[in-house]
Amino acid sequence: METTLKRSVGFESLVKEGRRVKSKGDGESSGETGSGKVGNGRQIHEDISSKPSSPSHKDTAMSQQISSSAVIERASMDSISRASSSIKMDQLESARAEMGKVKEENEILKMTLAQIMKQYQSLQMHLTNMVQQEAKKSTDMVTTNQEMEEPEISLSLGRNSSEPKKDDQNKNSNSNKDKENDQQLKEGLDLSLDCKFERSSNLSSNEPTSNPSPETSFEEPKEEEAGETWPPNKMLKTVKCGEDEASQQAPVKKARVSVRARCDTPTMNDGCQWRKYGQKIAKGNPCPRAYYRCTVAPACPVRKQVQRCAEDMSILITTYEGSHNHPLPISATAMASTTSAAAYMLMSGSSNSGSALGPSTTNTTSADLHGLNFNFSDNTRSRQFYLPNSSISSSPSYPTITLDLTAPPLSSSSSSSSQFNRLNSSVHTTPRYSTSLNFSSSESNALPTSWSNGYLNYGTQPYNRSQIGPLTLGRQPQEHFYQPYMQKNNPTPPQQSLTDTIAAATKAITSDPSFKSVLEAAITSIVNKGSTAENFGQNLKRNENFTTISPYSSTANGNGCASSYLSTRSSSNAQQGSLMFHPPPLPFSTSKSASASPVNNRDHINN
DNA sequence: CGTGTTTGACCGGCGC
DNA sequence: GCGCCGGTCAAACACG
Repeated sequence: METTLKRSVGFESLVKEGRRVKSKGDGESSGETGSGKVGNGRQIHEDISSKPSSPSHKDTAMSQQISSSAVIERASMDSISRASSSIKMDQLESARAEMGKVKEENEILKMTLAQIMKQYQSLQMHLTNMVQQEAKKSTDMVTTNQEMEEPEISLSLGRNSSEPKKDDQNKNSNSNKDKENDQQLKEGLDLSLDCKFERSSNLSSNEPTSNPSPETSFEEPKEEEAGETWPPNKMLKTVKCGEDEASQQAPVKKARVSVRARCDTPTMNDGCQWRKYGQKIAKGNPCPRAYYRCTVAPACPVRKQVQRCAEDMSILITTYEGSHNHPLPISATAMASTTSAAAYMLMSGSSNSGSALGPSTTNTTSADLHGLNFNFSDNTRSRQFYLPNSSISSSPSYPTITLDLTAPPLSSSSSSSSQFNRLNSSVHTTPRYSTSLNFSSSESNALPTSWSNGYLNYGTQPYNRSQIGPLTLGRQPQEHFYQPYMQKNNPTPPQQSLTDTIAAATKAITSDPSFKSVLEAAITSIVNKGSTAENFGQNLKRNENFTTISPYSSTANGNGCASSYLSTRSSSNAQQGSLMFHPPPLPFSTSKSASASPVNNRDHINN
C-alpha cells in the first residue's frame, strides 16, 4: 500500500519533470532556432510517446508543446534566412547540443518512469500470484481465506524462531521411521518464509486433515503451487510426525545463498560494502574462511562468508546470509536480489519440488524457462555429492541455496549434470538441505558480467535499473525484468564479474513474478498437473513479451556487462530472454549509486 | 586520526 | 560432561 502510494507520487513527479524538460527545449528553440532543433524536439516527443505505458496526459501536453514549437519554428525560420550562414550554423550546433541534452534528460526520465511502472506492475503481478497461490492452497486445503489477501510472504529469509520445537516427537519418530523420515524431511524443506509461521499455526489448527502417509502429504504441497506451503508444511510437521527435527531447528536460522564461481580475486565484487570481522580455517578446507559484514548500514544484518573451494582453488564460494535493511547501491542490488530470490526459491520452491516429485526417490524435474533449463532434483539421498564442494553451506541448520556459476566441468559438486543455464535444485533430507543452482557458462571460466548489467525489462520500455521507491513488499523477490544489456550491445566480455552471472541466474530463476509459481507449474506440468501447466505457460508468455531495454550503465560498478552466459544460451531464447530479476527485498533508493565498494580488493583471506 | 584488517580468544551448538 | 567446530568479538595493528 505504502509502496504504491510512493510510487504513484514518484510517477507524477516524473511526468512533471518530463514536461519541464520538454518546455525547456521548446523555449530554447524559439530563441535561437533552427529546424534542426525543432526536429530534435519532435524526435524526443516521439520517443516519449512511443512508450506504450506513457501516460496519456503527458503525450497530450507534449503534442501541444510541439505544435507551439512548430509555430515558433516558422517564425524562427524567417530570422534565420536573414542571418549569416556562419551564425546560423553555430546556432544550429548549439541548439542541437542543447537538444541532445534535453534528449538525454528525457531518456533518463523515461527510464525512470518505466522502472517505476515496472515495479508497480511487478507488485501487481506479485499480488496476483500470491492470490492465485493462496486460492489454490485454500481450495486444496481447508485454509482460511484471510491469507489469500496477504501478498506479503516475508522479507526475511530466515525462518521464524517462534516455531515450536518438537524435539521429543522428532527424535522418537526418527528412531522409528527411517524411510518416512527422509520423506518428511523433505517436507520439512518446505519451510518457508518466517512470517508464515504464525499463519501456519493457525492453519494447523484449522486444518483437520493430516496426511498419514508421506505420499499424500507430498501431494498437497504440489497443489499449493507457488503459494506458501507454510501452513501445510507446518501442519504436516505437527500433525504427522514432526520428524524433521532439523527443519524445526532451522527456523531460527536464516536462509543462505551460496555462490560458487571462478574468481581470481579474494572476494567477489558484488557492489556492497563489506567489512571483514573474522577469519577461520574451516575443517576440511585448507583455505581460510573469511567472514564479512555489510557496512552499508550500521545495523545491516547481512553477512557473507568467503572461502576458496578446497577442490579447486580457483573457485570462490561466497555465502550470503540475511537481507539488507537499507537501500542498496545499484550495483549491489543484483546480488542482493539474487540472493533474496534464491533464498526465496529455496524456502518456498524446494518444498514444491519435493512435494511434487514424490517422496521416496530422487526425482528430477526440469523446465525450460526462457532458455534456461530448470532442473529440480530431489537429491535427498545424494547430498553427499554436493556437500564436499560447498563446505561453507554445509552448516547443518542453515537452509542453503547454491548458485553454481562455475564452468561445467567444475560443477562436480552440484548434482546437476547440465552444462548450461541449468538450475538445479537439490533438496537434502537432512536439515542442511541445499539447493544448487547451476548456471554454468560455457563461455569461460571467468565470471560473467557485473551485476548491474541487467536492465529492467518491462514491456518494451527501457529501464533504468536504479531502485527508486522503497519496495517493501513482504516478499523478497520482486519481479523485475532485466535484460542483459550486453546481450545485445556487447556480446561477451571476457572477464565479467561473478555477480553478473549470478544476477543473470537470478533473473532466470526469478523470471516469473513468483518463481515459486513457475517452478511449481513446471514441475506440475511435467509431473502431471495439467492445471498448473497453464500458469507456467502464462508465465512464459509474460516474459516473452518483454523486450530489450536501453542500457543503464551509469552505476559505478555497472559495467553494463550483461550476463554473458545468458546470451550464449539458445539463441531463440536469448532474445526473449529477458529474465526477471528480483530486486532486493529491502527498500531501495537510487541513492548510493556509486557504491560499489571496492571492498573486496583486499586480500587477506585466501591468499 | 579514522577506517579497515588481522588474529587470538570467546561463546554456543552439536556429537560422542 | 567434554571436546570439536563454526561463528563472533575485540584488541592490536596497518594503511591512507
